[in-house]
Amino acid sequence: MPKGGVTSGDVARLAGVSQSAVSRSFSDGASVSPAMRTRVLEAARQLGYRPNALARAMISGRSGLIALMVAYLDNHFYPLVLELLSRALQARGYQVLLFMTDRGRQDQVVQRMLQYQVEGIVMASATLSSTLARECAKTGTPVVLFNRYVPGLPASSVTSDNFEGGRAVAHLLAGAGHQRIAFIAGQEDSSTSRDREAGFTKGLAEHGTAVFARAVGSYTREGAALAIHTLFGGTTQPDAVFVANDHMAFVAIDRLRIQYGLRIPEDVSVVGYDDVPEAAWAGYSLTTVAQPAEEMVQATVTILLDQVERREVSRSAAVLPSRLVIRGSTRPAGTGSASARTHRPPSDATDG
Amino acid sequence: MPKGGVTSGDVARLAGVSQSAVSRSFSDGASVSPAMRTRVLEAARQLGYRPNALARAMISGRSGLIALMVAYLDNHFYPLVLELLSRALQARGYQVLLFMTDRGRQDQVVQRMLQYQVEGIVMASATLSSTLARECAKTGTPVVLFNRYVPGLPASSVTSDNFEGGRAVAHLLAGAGHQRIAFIAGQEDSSTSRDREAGFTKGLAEHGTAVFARAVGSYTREGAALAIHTLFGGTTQPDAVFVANDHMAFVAIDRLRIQYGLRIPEDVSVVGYDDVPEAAWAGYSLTTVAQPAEEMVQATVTILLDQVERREVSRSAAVLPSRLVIRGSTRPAGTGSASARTHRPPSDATDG
DNA sequence: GCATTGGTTGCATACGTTGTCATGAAAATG
DNA sequence: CATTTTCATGACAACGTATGCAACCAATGC
Repeated sequence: MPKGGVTSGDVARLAGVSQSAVSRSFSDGASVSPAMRTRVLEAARQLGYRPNALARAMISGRSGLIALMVAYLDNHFYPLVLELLSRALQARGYQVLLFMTDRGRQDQVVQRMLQYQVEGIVMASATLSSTLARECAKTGTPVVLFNRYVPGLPASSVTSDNFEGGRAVAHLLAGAGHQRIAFIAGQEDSSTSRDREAGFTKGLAEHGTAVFARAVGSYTREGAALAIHTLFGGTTQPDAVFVANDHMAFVAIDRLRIQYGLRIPEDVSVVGYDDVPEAAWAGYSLTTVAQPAEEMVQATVTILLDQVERREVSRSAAVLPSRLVIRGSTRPAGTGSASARTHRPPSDATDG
Repeated sequence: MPKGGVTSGDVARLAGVSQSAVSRSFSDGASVSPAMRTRVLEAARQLGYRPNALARAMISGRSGLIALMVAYLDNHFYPLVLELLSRALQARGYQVLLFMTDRGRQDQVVQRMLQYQVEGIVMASATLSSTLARECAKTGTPVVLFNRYVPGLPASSVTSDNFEGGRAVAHLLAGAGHQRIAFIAGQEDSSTSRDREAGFTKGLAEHGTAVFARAVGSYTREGAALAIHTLFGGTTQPDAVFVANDHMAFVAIDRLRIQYGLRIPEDVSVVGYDDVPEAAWAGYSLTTVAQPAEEMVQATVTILLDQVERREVSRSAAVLPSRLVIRGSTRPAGTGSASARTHRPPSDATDG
């Protein structure tokens, strides 16, 4: 009973063939006779042989490893993407090497990734120093930035149309007759937050209005709570809030209901971004902009593996259409002012 | 400008030393003079050298890879664990190889894991055929079952005390005077669901009562919705439901409120299990049993790496204490019958 | 029947590193 | 000063696989 270390040589000896033959029997396009292959496979089965992927990677230069760099999984959008991406890559014969990164130690993490000879890198991390991307490019490792865009970088990117999404929200809120429309930003240095805000501002301008108030939530729950306090702690409260992602929007709704006793959407409309699964839950019924996660993942895989398999890094930017999902957290269009509405418990809001 | 393929030999040539010296300069406990090391490191920096982890793994027999097998990430408990586990392993110098598994293709997945010479396996998958664990054990790869226990298997396991957790829920509900207490199970073949139910049944028995009705939700949202329909579609509705995890409990609350017009907790108390972050959200304020995720992860890492580093597989089972977290979805003790309570909008329920 | 072709097989080497061994120098001991 | 010990270093052999190359065999074409 060989204790785990059964090699192609062992199989070859048992089958009475050369080690090359064993190797060939396990590679797909190789020149092996059917007889040889079945004979080898039988011997392999008997010994419990499994090709050593590491040795294969070393000689062939193809590790089959894709590094996935993620900052945090609190925001449910990322687990969703992680699952989809992981399944898609597995289906195409690649393995996912997962790296959780803090804000600080990114360079260390990238060093480790490259040590493992990953063939490609997906960065779903919010921040990324440009030197790192350059270092990856230097080693010939393709990089795809997921849900983030950085102009001058030698890396591809996949995003949804954050600008248009923000603009659509502006039209929805302004069209519903809201007078004091506020915005809660995510991380100021993230392209998602900036683009959403830019589109939002543009959309409001098209309605002849502008953002009434603005605060920064940094994509965290704590930040969102603080932002709500900033916006609603004064004398004139907004009557609508566009929050840069769902993750913060849930906090916003909780705070507005509990701390400020406001009804949603009667007193204030709330809009999020991402359309994470919880947005459809009846307790929140959040109007939001859906990011096409499946399509974004598909695009990521296509772009990345194309570069991997052609062995040349290139730069492309995929921008996929986003879609406004209207639920119960926003006042319907043309409903007049908030105070004219009749009372209705917010938890009864139904999902569209 | 070497295009990525810079080896220890290249560094040696530049530094005018042997290749062995380079290798030694990069391993920790090796016998190298400080002068030699700085000289090598400088040459390495100049060339942008990075040791090839795959080659190192092959010769040393230590890949530094830990396989993490997860079934789905819908239930937010798992992303949380994934993040904690991943960070903990990274901190100890290991990399996480992520595998998403369907119900069917588990054997394929395990084959792939072993091909990559992973040093250890964490299975957070709900189901796992016993032959797989045996196969892993045969190769000398330690396996830790996370949040799941399978008696006859050559694998360690880490769980929380599901039995006691279920029992505590029984005491809470029976103690609050509930008359018709129902249970919604998870996957019938999962140890978590079975243990929680066993403890729950025991706890009710200790109060001289028993489960009023029971349905199976299979840990899915769809299953939970069906289960609620089964339990509440008849003439006599339960006045309390213990749901086998939070993920399903949220669905239960939504359905009870919308579809059956019931108030929580006035008309019916709902208890979940896991204490995922959403349970604390004001929209649900779910009473639940907290699984000690950090401690469970810590135990998993300790047990696994101990086996990895001592190079011998063993079997141990860690059972960590769980903790009842009482929020607003359950009626306080000694409140009398449900109909005696005054009306209060459920969304105003505050978090403790 | 002979030359040519096409397909199989084995041999030897390479991938980039670690670990073992021998060697030589320097330091410690009497 | 002679001898032992310690230490740093280089040469070389692995690890398990893929692959170019040459050799071989059978079959085909003329």
